Amino acid sequence: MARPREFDKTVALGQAMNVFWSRGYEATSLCDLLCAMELSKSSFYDTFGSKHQVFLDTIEHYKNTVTAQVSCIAGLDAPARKLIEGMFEKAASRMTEKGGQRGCYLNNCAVDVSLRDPEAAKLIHSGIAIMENTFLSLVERGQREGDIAADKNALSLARYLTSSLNGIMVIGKSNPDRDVLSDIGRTALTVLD
Amino acid sequence: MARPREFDKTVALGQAMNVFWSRGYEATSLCDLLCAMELSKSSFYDTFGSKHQVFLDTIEHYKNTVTAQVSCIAGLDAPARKLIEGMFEKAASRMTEKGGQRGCYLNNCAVDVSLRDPEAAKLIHSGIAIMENTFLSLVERGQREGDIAADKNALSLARYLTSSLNGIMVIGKSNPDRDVLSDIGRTALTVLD
DNA sequence: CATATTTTGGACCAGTTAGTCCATAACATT
DNA sequence: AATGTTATGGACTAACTGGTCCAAAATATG
Repeated sequence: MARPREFDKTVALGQAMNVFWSRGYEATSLCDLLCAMELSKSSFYDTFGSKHQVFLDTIEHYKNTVTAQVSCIAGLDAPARKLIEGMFEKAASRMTEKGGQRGCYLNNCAVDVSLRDPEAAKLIHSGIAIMENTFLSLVERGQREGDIAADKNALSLARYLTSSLNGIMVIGKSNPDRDVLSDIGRTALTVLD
Repeated sequence: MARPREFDKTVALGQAMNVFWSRGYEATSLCDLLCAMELSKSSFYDTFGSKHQVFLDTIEHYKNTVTAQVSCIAGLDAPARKLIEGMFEKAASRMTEKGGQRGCYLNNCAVDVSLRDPEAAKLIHSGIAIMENTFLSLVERGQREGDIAADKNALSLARYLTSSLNGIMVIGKSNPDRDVLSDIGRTALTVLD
């Protein structure tokens, strides 16, 4: 019956990502995916090949959407330090919203899968690298703007910020307390002084 | 045949923990567990009840062994700050050892399961609290010893350190590079200055 | 040696897993 | 309206899931 509605592969991938994001790879059944993607089993295998392939595709999809979106922040017209602070504050508050406790997709995938799935691990790593680069350009700008200690190594700070943000989201998983999380964030950012 | 060797429930739990630690909850099959625990299916269900119960038991087991062991560090006769630095350095180096890339069990479980398993989430949270308390007493001692900024809130620092350590281990999952990880650790600890 | 206890292997269960395949049905094009 | 394309539902695998059960075997105790 030739696709009843116009079919958007990207949208379907987004739905698949959401399921993996909430449940993890192993805990997600094919059935869960088909429901979320509003796809028949036949079309699923026809279009995407396999569960594992879809999984890899969702990581790529994440890089193309969420991560890319985050890296846009670096271009915004505001003091870099303020942007960084905003990112940490937003992470803390999102962890306490209804659907937000899922944390960071790359983070989850890294923990869930990277030991057993080198192919995925590679994609995850490259996603995290984008994050790191975003922080790097923000740090360098912040140093030029005078809001971030200029004597500190920018790359070290960028890596540190990436790690810190992940840490906050892990803690938020078992303790989604906004005050605690944003306190951690504020403490973390004193490194920039 | 009445237990061929003396049977140690604690040892078996440790083996189960190792499997869950490496593979995660869903990806671990009953078969994996039976192999690791060197137990027959019948004995397994007789002694432990269910896969899920064993899982909960392993989290408790982790608290009684690893976490408890870590909290012993707080009592060692060395400057508190040095002990903290040692913990971060050790975490970084362990992530790059052969079997060490598993990271922190509580961390993994939190990401893997805490959204779908409130019972586990509670145990995980209490385990992380032990970690936090260890850091708290170390920070307070460090402040008394003059190695940690005394004007900063000790609880905030303790939470921050817990979060940071977790962050490092998440990063290590997809990028087990010792230099990078220990650089992040060193950067993180400048907060204590 | 006999008895009571305990652990075991293996048969068995019902449900689920990811994945294949094809005849049918729905659409788009001519 | 006829044709060609394309997606679909559903039947079908074969393997595996966690879990139950029991008769047999091995031990410990008497």
